[in-house]
Amino acid sequence: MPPTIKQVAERAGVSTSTVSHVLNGTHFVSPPLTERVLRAVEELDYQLNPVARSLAGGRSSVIGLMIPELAVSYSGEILRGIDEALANAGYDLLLHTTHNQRVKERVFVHKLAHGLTEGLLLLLPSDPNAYLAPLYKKQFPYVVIDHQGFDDFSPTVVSTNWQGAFEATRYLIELGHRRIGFVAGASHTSSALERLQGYRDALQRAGIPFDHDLVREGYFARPPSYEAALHLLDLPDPPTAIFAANDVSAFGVIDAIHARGLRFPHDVSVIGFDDIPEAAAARPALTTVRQPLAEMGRTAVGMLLEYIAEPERPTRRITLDTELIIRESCMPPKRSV
Amino acid sequence: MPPTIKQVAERAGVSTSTVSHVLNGTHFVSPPLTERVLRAVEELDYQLNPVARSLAGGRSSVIGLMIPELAVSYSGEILRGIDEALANAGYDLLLHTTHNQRVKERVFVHKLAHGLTEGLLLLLPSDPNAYLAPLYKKQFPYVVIDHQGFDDFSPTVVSTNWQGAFEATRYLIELGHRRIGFVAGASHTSSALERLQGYRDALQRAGIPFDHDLVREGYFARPPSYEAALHLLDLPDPPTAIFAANDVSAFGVIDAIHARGLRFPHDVSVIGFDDIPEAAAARPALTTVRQPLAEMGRTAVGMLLEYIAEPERPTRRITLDTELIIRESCMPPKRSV
DNA sequence: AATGATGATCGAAGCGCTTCGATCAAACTA
DNA sequence: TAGTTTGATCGAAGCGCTTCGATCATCATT
Repeated sequence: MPPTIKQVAERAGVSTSTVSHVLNGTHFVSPPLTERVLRAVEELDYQLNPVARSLAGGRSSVIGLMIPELAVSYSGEILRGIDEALANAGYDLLLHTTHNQRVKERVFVHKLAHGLTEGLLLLLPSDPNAYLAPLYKKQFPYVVIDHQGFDDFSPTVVSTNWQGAFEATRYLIELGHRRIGFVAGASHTSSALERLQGYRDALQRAGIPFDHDLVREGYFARPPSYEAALHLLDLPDPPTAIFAANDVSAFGVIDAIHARGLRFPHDVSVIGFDDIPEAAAARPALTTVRQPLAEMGRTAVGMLLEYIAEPERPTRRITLDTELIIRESCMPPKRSV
Repeated sequence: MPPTIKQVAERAGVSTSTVSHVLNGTHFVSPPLTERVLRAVEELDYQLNPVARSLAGGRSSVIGLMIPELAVSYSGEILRGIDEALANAGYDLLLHTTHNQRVKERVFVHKLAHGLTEGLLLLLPSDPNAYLAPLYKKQFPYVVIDHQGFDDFSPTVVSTNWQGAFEATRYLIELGHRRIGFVAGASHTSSALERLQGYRDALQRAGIPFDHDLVREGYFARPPSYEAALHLLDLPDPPTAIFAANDVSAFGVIDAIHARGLRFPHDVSVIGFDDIPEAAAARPALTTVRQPLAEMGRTAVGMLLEYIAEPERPTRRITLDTELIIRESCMPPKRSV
């Protein structure tokens, strides 16, 4: 059995409260006693029990992260940023994957908000209205990553989705494309909506009429995006370029291009969104809009730590810039219009 | 404030111990009382506090995972398998990344083994002797993933590294290669050693003398593997194929091939190990030895759960099969010998 | 009918810690 | 010198739960 605070106290000849105070810096303790306590801690190789600590109302040094799915590079990159920042701050990470099941969100938040964790990070929550307001009211620290627009009190970190989509589309237009398909994301997320809007606005700005037939939902996933792209490619007047709402979708689109016996990128250009590691690894490498994923994770941790230190701090919302990364998957259309 | 067991007890008109018993099934409680307790739980939307539960000696429903680094797909894949299996079993995951710093391992294990977690999963521990024996002695449940050979009591799950390397090398030989380079992994891991041995044994079996110059360490990472491959390629009698100890190294090797102005895979074939997602996404797609990474994670969780249920259970060591995945990165040598 | 056995329920202790109020000695004031 | 303030240290309560032993009906036994 590991040593307890009581044993440390005995060995140092002081009370447990004194030990607690020196360990937490909660109260001034005279140098000689401090010294004795520290020595006892050293000798016993004592470590505070985080569970007891947390029950008694102290810091647990763990923060909770709720994530929809681990299987995607997108989450992985954000997770990396979070992990890095948390490690620097001496926190551990309690990870909960909802596997895209809404029900699990409530349970998780409920369970952790008054238990082990000092704060919560919510990545792409799909049903936030169900539980965020109470958290906020209790001043329980939390930060939402990559979702916005469902309330106006939650601290969030997001990226410039509209801007990124606008620039991607404009780039395609500048290459000479006029028929540009769009494989949209899951429409219950604000990022999907914003990207669609960026696409439409860029079209409009260039005087290209919006064609409803050129937009299909791909739900941010490869198989449905493959299907969506097939549909687009089979149109009487098919697109010469396709903008996919994220990189994973872009790969589905590329699959479809190959499946139709077309040459990529010569016959159809493709542009993605996110810049996950696979985008750079693919050949031809994928042109895409980079979201600073790891940076978003780091930023969210920074904010969360601020809220933990000072729960009544006013809500902040941080927006990070996206960036067009030009690689090899886009060319001018073969037969320029 | 969320409801406590006491409030549930009051509302149901029973003692807290009765509530605890019905919630945990630790003791028979008559149907009418059970019914009342359950209704009170329902009405209050009560959830057991995992912290208090764990302090008092009950289940915390969290297991700890120690992982060297999150930045690599290899870890990500294993993590996926773990996460999936854990979710099915109703456990949460406390993640701790050591960022390859040995010191952190001891601290983490020390901290978690007698606190919050019911069991530990250790991925690629680098300094296990320092803390595993005490854990074992205390019958604290843990499972080591992808490392072996440092003791003979720890439960482990590994894959057939030797076999995979042997087959990869044999495949290259069958294609006609005789000069086969090897970019080795970090030599303090048993998997690196086993793969090297598989390579040597396949060579020997084919009657090809082992050439020390054809082996360079790449430490499982891209930049050093790039350097290693450069060195190999600059040899007076350079290899016509290079076997990299993992996929990340293989990408470093490919970088080097391009850097030397050679055509890939026409001039130099490359084969990797692991089959991370990027291997399939790359073009030409990477031929590699698949380790069932997610499956290893799942298996480890399964074992851990068994140990949690029955700590005195004898040590098991599970070995999962690797598999050669032939894709596009290997061809017969240009000038067959 | 009285005693013993059986078994559901309860009360209380305790898990390891934090924290509030009490204590007691030293230092200061008049 | 007596009275007051100051501040370091301690004791004890309590966080929400589990679990052990005690209790008190109920039922079987003779």
